[in-house]
Amino acid sequence: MGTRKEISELPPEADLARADSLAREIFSDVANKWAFLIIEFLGQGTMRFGELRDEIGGISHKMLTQNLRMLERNGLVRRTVHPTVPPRVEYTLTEAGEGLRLVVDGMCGWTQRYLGHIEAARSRFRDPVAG
Amino acid sequence: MGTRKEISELPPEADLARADSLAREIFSDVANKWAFLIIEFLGQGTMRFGELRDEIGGISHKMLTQNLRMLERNGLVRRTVHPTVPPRVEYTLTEAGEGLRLVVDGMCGWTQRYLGHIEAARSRFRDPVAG
DNA sequence: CCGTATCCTGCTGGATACTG
DNA sequence: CAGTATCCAGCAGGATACGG
Repeated sequence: MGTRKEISELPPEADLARADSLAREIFSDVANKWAFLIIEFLGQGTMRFGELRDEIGGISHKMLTQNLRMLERNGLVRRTVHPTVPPRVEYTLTEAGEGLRLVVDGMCGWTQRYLGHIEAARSRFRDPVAG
Repeated sequence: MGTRKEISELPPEADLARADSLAREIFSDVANKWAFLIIEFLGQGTMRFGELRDEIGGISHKMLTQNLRMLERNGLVRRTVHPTVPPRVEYTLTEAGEGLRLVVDGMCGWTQRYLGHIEAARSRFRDPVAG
């Protein structure tokens, strides 16, 4: 075997290679902007439906419900209903959800770090001469 | 620069709070499954259009083109055209792209680690009694 | 081989209204 | 307050064709 790395472990994308694999399916489910925003804001702590809606901003009732159900189905978010009037429903990250939160935090950091690069690239793309 | 105080005490999602902020816009652009898959597979090294298409699998010509343009526009991917016949077009991650790759690698690792949790959660969701 | 354009279908996702 | 359902405009995204 080669001299490239000491350990010939599988590359990180190994399980994404087959489009019909479970890993690929989960990846495709979760890697969308609403899911990421929900995970990120829920990272602040347990929140009610309306609170979360307000925190995120710009998300419709329908999209929030739909994505929360998807995240619940995949065990990233736990839903707790308090049988009061009016009802109080709280959402919390599970352990898996907290794990994903670290990834999303990483993406937030990345956005911060490369904001300048990206803006520059955008103007270069609009006007290839000036760059 | 001098002794600037660390601003890292702000929560990671601070810049995502306003739905119309630049950070939020970039975040929303890039956090989608095709972009992530492209970044991840391009992490293996420079690739031609067709190669990348084959590696990813299950992506249409149109989606690949469209997302590659978006990533190029944001400076995550560099496009090199070799003026031969037939043409040879190669795509490479930029520094910013490599930075994002680390995040996506993190997500691949997360998927691996919680695959079992997620499968369990799914069956629990289908049949709340049995678990 | 790669890019762009066009067509067309089905799904996304917003707005609204009603229920408990 | 939260969930679900309905309606429907608009875009996503696949298939195809042609040009460089």
